[in-house]
Amino acid sequence: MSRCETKLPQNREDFLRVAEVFKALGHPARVRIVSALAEGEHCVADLTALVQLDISTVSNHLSVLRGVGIVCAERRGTQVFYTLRKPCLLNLFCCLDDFHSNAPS
Amino acid sequence: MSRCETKLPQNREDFLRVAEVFKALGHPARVRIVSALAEGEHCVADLTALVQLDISTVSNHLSVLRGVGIVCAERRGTQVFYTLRKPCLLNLFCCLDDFHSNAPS
DNA sequence: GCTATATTTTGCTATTTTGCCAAATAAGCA
DNA sequence: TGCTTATTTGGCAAAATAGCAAAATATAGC
Repeated sequence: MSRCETKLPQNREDFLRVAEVFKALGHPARVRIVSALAEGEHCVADLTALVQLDISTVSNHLSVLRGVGIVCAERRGTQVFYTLRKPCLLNLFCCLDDFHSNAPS
Repeated sequence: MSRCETKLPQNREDFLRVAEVFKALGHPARVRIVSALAEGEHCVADLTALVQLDISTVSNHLSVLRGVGIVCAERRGTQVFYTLRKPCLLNLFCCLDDFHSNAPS
C-alpha cells in the first residue's frame, strides 16, 4: 500500500551513490548520531556522551556522515555543531520500521 | 511534507538492528541485486550475469541479504530462486531518491 | 604571546569485508 | 550408479573499517 513509484537505481553510478549512503548508515554509532540529530543540532562532545566512544572515533564517524552529505557542520566558537542536511533522510527509518514490523508487505 | 511519524530507533538493539540492514545494503552489488529483485524472482546465475562478479561472490552477497531477512531463497530443481521477503523495503530507495534530489527538505 | 577548551588528524593495531579459486554439496537425468 | 548443472562453502590475500591515544589545529580569553 502507498508504495512510492519513484525510479529505482538504474545504472552503475546510481548503485554506487545509493550504496554509499546505506554504508554510511551501516554502523550503530552512526545510526545513533543521526537519530539524535533528528531532534536538532548537537555538538561533538554531546554526541560523544551519547555514543560512548572516544571523541576521536566520534569525529571520524561524523566525517563519514559528512562525506555522503547526511550531516553538515557549523563551527561557533570552539564548538562544532552538527545538523541533518536533509531531514527527509529520516523517512528511511520509517521504511525500516515497516520492514521490521510483522505486517504482511 | 508527508514525513512519517513513526518512532526513530531508541535503544541499543534498535540501533544495531537498523544498522545491520543498512550495512547489508551498503554495497553496490547488493543494491543492484535488490533492485533486480524488485521486478520479481531471479536465480543466482541471472544475478551473477547482472553484477558481473564471480558466482561464488554473488552467492556470498546473497547470504548477506538473507542474513538480515531482505531476501529469501527457494530451490526448484538445481536452481535457487531469490525474492524480496518484504517488497516494502523498496520504499527505502524512494527516500534516497528524495534525499539525492535538489528539493529543499 | 600564552593558556584553556573543543575538535580533527595521524599513526597504529586488530578485525572485517571483498573477491577469487578450488572443493564440496544438491538435484536431475541417463 | 555415474554424469551434468547450479549453488554454496572454505581458504586465502588484499583492502577497508573501527577504535584508541597522541599530536595537531582552531578559537576564545587573558
